[in-house]
Amino acid sequence: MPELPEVETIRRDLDSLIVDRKIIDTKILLPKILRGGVPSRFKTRLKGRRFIGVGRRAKILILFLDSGDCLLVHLKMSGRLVYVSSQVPRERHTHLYFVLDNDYELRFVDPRQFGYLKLVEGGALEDIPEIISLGPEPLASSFLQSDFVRLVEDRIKSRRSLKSFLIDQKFIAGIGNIYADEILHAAGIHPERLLSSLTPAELTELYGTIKFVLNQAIKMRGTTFDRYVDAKGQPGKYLEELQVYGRAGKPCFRCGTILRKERIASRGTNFCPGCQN
DNA sequence: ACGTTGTCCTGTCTGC
DNA sequence: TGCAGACAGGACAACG
Repeated sequence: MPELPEVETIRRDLDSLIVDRKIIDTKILLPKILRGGVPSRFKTRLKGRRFIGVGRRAKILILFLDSGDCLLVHLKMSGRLVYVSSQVPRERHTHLYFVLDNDYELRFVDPRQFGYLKLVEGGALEDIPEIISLGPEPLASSFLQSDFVRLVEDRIKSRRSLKSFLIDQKFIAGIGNIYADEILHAAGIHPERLLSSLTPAELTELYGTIKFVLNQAIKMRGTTFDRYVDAKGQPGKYLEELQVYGRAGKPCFRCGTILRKERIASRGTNFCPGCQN
């Protein structure tokens, strides 16, 4: 379940690994993972093109090509984008791979088949449906505390829980289930609290905590809880830093209370009934 | 209009 | 031991 920190880790890796590499060929083993557009056009549009940069918006990777086209890659829950030597046998659930000009391949692997690739032919990123509806990037320097406060205050009448708010990409982009739970625990706020109930002090705390937790996770190269790996096939180390996610039934590191897991906003939600109020 | 639920999919875990 | 069923969840459609 790659979220912002995992996708950002892959972005940074790929930016040094595939930029200037030329696509010799594209092998499509499971056509349905291509969103919008037929496989034959996808292949011809990419053949002979070079990667010129790698970007990210929310959990979406953006591979820029020298043709002016770009490739969106969403890993959803179980997707992986790995850069490996062509000599390495392709693992199960490899649905697509690019043959590069240096005897390496960029492979898209996704057991659950929820992820997708989408070729965007020219045009501006802001016009892409997948991107147009996204809220602000929480780590952008332009995302100020006042922006966050306004985001919440605009929905002050909302009956929405904080958990549901944090994982909704149209409010803040890039936070998923793991980091929503970690952020709320770090801020000491109960996931079922309503937006309207937050005090100014709690808003300040939450704003800072969002940035802090995501930045820490990037430093540790993300969380490998299920099978996430970076572009070189290496796991992330933030798993050891997790305070609540996957720890239900164990004592809270902060207050010793036994952690709980409940279904909140249709998601398994881990929290501490002792120190999250 | 808004918030919740169902759907896609496979690997892994639980319980009979 | 074996197998059925539950569960995991990102994002979008459909529903109430």
